[in-house]
Amino acid sequence: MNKKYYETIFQIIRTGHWITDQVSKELKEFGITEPQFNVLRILRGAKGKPISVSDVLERMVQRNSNITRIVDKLLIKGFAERKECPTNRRKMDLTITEAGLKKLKELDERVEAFHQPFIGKLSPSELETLKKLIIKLKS
Amino acid sequence: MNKKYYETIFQIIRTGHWITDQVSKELKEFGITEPQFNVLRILRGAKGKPISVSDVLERMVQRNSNITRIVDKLLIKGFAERKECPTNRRKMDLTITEAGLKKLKELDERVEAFHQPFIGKLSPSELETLKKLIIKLKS
DNA sequence: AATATACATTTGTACATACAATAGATGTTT
DNA sequence: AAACATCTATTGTATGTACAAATGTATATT
Repeated sequence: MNKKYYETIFQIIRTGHWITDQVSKELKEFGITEPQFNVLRILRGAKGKPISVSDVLERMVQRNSNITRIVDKLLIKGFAERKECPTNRRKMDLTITEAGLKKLKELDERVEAFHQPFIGKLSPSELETLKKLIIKLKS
Repeated sequence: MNKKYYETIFQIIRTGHWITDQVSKELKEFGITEPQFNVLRILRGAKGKPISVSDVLERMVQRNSNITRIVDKLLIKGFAERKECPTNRRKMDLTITEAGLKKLKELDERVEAFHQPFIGKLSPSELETLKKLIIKLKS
């Protein structure tokens, strides 16, 4: 009973974790953890505009991360900048640096290379169906 | 380009992590972590027969776990037993205890209750399609 | 203005995780 | 049988994570 549901859920969980695990391994070579990679991409996504710690948090896949410490690591590597927000001194203005953008480009290439073998496995309409079904499942 | 692929992958990742995060929170109330829960279920799955650390590892969703330390925690709680394997002293015979089985039943109920609202969201044929598409994607 | 409440981030700390190094047992080769 | 390689599990250690408490700032209430 409900066997089919659990089998399907199991596939989703296993696939999701497997992908992030594999990507983590690719990133490790660059001395970057997956949360650091995600924060970098979020900073880039802000397109030059500084964003706050809580903004980053909102956009994170894993919401429980400690952004301060992740950003600490990015600062050390020179990939991000952190300044007090001038209009609200409680907040921090976080931005990605040129070095961060450059590194991110490298990382993206590596991640893309990882995905390459899978991209052709499903047709566009199959991908669409898959996406829609997952969204429906969560709705 | 390949936007649809990445959107779909993103849904899989996010959903997979979201489910395990939610389940972790449910388990936390019982003082059990998700890896511990998984190991317990694997031990139960052995149906009374003792299995080794490497057997457990093979069946884990997250393969990088340190089984020794997870089992340590289960021993402390009295949910598992660990003996030297008599036929191969390199190996350990791991089993679930009565207390472990009882606790696991409670945990299962809680996890089921979490899934309940989602079970009806997709029809059996939709679930089947979803499962098949994910498997095909990884193939 | 003083006090309280809410907000944004950081820090302390206990715990978990990753991975390499180690230890001990078994299997294989000569 | 001795030497070497392989298998299995544990441990050391550095790093990451979770979550509560603390810090500092802004806003609301009296």
